[in-house]
Amino acid sequence: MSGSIEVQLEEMHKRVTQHEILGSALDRELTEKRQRQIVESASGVLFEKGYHRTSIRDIAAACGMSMGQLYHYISSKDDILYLIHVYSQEIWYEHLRDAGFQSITDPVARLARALRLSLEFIEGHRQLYLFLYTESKHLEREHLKLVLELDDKNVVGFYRHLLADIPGLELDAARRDTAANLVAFIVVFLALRGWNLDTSRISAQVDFLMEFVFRGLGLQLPPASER
Amino acid sequence: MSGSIEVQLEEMHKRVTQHEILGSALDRELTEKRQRQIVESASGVLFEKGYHRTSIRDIAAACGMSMGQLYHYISSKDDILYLIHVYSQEIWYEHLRDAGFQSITDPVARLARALRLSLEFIEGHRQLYLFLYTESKHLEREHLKLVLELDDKNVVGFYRHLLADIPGLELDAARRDTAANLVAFIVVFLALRGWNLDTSRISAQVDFLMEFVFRGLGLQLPPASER
Amino acid sequence: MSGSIEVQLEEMHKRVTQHEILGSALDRELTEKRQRQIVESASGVLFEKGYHRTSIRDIAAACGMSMGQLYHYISSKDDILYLIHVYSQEIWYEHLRDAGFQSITDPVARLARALRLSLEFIEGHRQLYLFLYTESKHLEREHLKLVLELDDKNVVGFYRHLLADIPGLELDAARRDTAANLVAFIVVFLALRGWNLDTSRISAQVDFLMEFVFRGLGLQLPPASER
Amino acid sequence: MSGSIEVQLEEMHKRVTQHEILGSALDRELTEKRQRQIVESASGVLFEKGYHRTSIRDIAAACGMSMGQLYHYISSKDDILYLIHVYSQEIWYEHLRDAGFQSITDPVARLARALRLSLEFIEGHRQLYLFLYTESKHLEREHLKLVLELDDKNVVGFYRHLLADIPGLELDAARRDTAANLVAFIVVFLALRGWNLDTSRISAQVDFLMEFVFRGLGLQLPPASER
DNA sequence: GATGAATGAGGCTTCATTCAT
DNA sequence: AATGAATGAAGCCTCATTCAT
Repeated sequence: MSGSIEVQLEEMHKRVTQHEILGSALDRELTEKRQRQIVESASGVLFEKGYHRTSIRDIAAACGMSMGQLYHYISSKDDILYLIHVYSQEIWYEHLRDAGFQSITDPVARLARALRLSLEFIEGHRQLYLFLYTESKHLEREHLKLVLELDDKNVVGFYRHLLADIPGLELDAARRDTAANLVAFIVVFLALRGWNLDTSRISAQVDFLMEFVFRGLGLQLPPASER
Repeated sequence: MSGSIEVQLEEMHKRVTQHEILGSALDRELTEKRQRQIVESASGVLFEKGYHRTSIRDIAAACGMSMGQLYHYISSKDDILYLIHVYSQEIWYEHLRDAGFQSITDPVARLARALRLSLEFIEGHRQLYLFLYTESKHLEREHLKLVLELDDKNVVGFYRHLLADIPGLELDAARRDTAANLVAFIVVFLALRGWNLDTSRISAQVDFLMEFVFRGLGLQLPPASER
Repeated sequence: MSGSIEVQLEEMHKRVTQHEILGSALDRELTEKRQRQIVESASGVLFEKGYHRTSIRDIAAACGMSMGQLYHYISSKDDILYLIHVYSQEIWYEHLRDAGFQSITDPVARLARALRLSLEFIEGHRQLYLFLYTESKHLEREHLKLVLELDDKNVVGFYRHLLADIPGLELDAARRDTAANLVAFIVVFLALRGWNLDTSRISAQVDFLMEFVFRGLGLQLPPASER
Repeated sequence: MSGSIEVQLEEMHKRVTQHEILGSALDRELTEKRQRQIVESASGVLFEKGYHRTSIRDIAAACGMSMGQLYHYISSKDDILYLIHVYSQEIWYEHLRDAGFQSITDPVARLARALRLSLEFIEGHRQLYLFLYTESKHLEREHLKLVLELDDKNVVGFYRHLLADIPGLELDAARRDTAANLVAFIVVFLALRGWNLDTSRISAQVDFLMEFVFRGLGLQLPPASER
C-alpha cells in the first residue's frame, strides 16, 4: 500500500487535466505551461490583497500579460482560484517526492516523515495555505466540488492510508477518517494561526506538533534520526 | 484565577464600546441593542453568500431596515464584519457562563469542560465559525488588529490560563502558548472541516477530539461524568 | 364580443406589471414612470444604431441618467428591449382607443377602421416597428416567450376576434388564425419594406393595402366615409 | 420578357464578383467556392446564435478553418453577412430554375408557379429568411446599399415583371411597384411569423396565401394542376 | 503559406455610500 | 428623523483583427 500516493497523484493529474479550463487557446501544452506561470505570478498579489480585492487587471499586470492574453488560458477569474488549489496539491506532492519520502518503508517512520515534511512545507508556504483555507469558500460550485474531492482523495486519503498501515493502531474506519482529517487540519496550523505564534521557534513548534499528534494517536514518536 | 475570563470579557466590552462610531451619550445603549439585532439578522445572508457577495442592500433587507437606518448604527460595511467577530466571542462566553462553567474548580475538569463546551458550541455554530475564519482576512487593518488582539487575549488567553493551572503539566511558557493556540484551533476543527466529516457521529467526534487533545498534552481525560 | 380588446389590454397591463423587472427601486409607481421615460428617451439611439450597437452608456446618456440610476429601473439591457415591445402594444392600443374605435358597431366597418388605424399608426412609427421585428429575436428566452404570448393574445387575438365577428366570412378556425396572423403581418408592411417604397404616396398605399386585404379575404371594402 | 430573371441573376453575379476582396486572377474561382463553403458551414451557428453573438472564432470552427485561412476569403465579419444575403438570392434563383420555372409561358400560371415555388422554398429555409430580415440592418452601409439594390432589382424586380406581364391587371406603375413589394413580403410570411402558426398545416397555408394574393390582386387562381 | 496567440478598447453590471426630500 | 434614489468608479469578460513565427 505504500506506493498509493503516487497512484493517487497520477489520478489527480488526470482529473485536473480532464477538466476543461481552456479559454480560447488550443495548444494544450502551452496552456498548461502558461497556467502554471499565471498561478505563480498571480500568487503574490492574491495572497496579499485577497481574492476579491484583487482585480483581473492586477492579475494580468502581475503576470506581465494583457487581459486578453490572460483569458486565453483561463476562462474566468474563478479558474485562477481553482488552479491555485490544484497547484498547491501538486507542489506538496513534489515536495514529498523530492524528499525521498517513498523510499521509507516502516509505517510509523513513514507517518512521522510525512508529518514533518508537510509541516515544514506548509510553514514555508504560509501565505498559500492561509489563502487556500480563506478563499476556497468562494470557489464556484463546480470547482468547489472538484477541489473538495481532490482534497479528500489526495490529501486526507494520503493520511488515511498512512494510518491504516500502522500496526496496532486501534482505530475503526470511522475514527480513522476523523483522524486523517484532523491530521490534515493540524498540519496547517502554523499557517492559519501563524499571526499569533512566535516565528522564531518554528522548528520547536514543528517538534511540538509532531509529539502532540503522535501522543494524541497513542503512538510513540520515532527517534529524531528516523523522522 | 478562575474568574479571569469574566474580567477579560468585561474589558472586551469596554474596548468594543470605546470604538463605537456614535458618541451621543444616551444612544449608546440603543445602539448596542440595534447592533446585536443587525448582526443576528444579517448572519443568515452573510453566511450563505459570503461577505463580498452580500450587499448592504441585502443586509438592510435582512434586518428589515432602510439603508439610512442601518447607517445610523454602523459606519461602514466593515463594521458589520467586525461586530460579528465581537459577537462570536460574546455568545461563546455566554454559553460557557450559562453552562455553569465557572463553578468548576478542579483544573483538569475545567479544561475538559471548557473543551467540550467549546467543541459543542462551535459545532452548533459551524457557519458562524466558518465565516469567521474565512472572512476575517477582509477586515480593515484597524478592525483586524482589534479582532486579533481580542482573540489572543480572550480566546487563546482563556486556554493559556487553563493550561497554566494544571499541575504537573510540564510546558514552558513558549510551549504553553503554542498549545493554547493549538487548542483554540482544534476546537474549530468540526466547523472548518465539517464538509468532509460524517455529521451523524458528532458526539463520537467530540469525544475523539477530547481524547486526542488530552493524550496529546500528556493528560488523562477525566471520567465522562466530570467533563 | 366588441369589448374584448379592452379586456385583453387590461390583462396585458396586469401581466406586464406582474412581471418583475425592478432593479433596486422599490416605488412601483415611480419605477413605471421612469421605465416609460427610459423607453421613450432610449428609442432614438436604439432605432438608429440597433440594439447591439447601442451601449448601455449610450442609453443612459440619452435618458439623461447615470448608469447606476438606469439600473435602478431595469435589471438588464434586455429589459429595455422587452419594455419597448410592451410599450409598442400599449401605444397602439391607446391610438385605437383615442380614435374612438370602440364606438363602431358594424363588424365590417370595425375591421376596416382597425386596419386603417393600424396601418397609419405603424406607418407613423416605422422605426419602432422595424426595430421590433428586427430585434425581437435577441430577447432573452423568458422575455421572448412573454412577448410572443402578448403578441398572440393581444395583437393577433384582436384581429382574430374581428374576423370572427364578420358575418358570411367562411373561414374555419385554422384559416382564421392564419388570416389574423397575415393581417398582423401586412399591417407592418410599410414599416418593414419602407426603404423600397415611394414615401410620397403613403395614403395611396394605405388604400391599396386595405383594398388588397379586403379583396384577399373575399370582403367588400366599405365606402371611404365608413372606414 | 420571360427570360429576364436569368439576365438579372447574371448581372447579380457580376456585381457580387466585382466587389470581391481578392483580386488575383486565378484565385477568383477558388475564392468563390470557398466563400460558398463558408456561408454554408457558418449558417448553422449564425442562425442559432444570431450575428452579433457569433464570434469569428465560432465561424472559423464551424468552417473547419483557422482564423487566418478564413480571413483569406473574407476581409471582415460583415462580409459574411453580405455573402449570406447574396447566397440567399442565388439559391432561390437556383430553386426556381431547377423546378423548370422558365419553361412556363402563360403569365398567370407563371405568377402562380413563382408564388408557390417561393413560398415553399422560403418555408424550407425559414431560419435563413428569419436571419436575413433580422440581421440585414446590421450590414455596413456599403454592403447594405448593395443588398437593397440587389433585392429591389432581382427579387422585387422579378415580381414586378411578372405582374407587368399579366393581361388585364389594371395597375399603374406605382401600384405595381407596391404590389411587387407586397408579394415579396407575403412570400416571407411563413418564415417570419412561423412561431405563431400551426406547422402541421404548411401546405394548406401555402394554398391559403396563394388564394389570398390572387384574390387580393383581383386575379383568378389557375386550377391546381397549373400552378 | 498558414497558424492562432496577442491586443486592448469597450461591453454590461454592481454597489458602498451620500443626501435631497 | 427617516427614506431610498442617485452616483460613477470599478468590476469581469469578449472579440474582430493583426502579425510574428
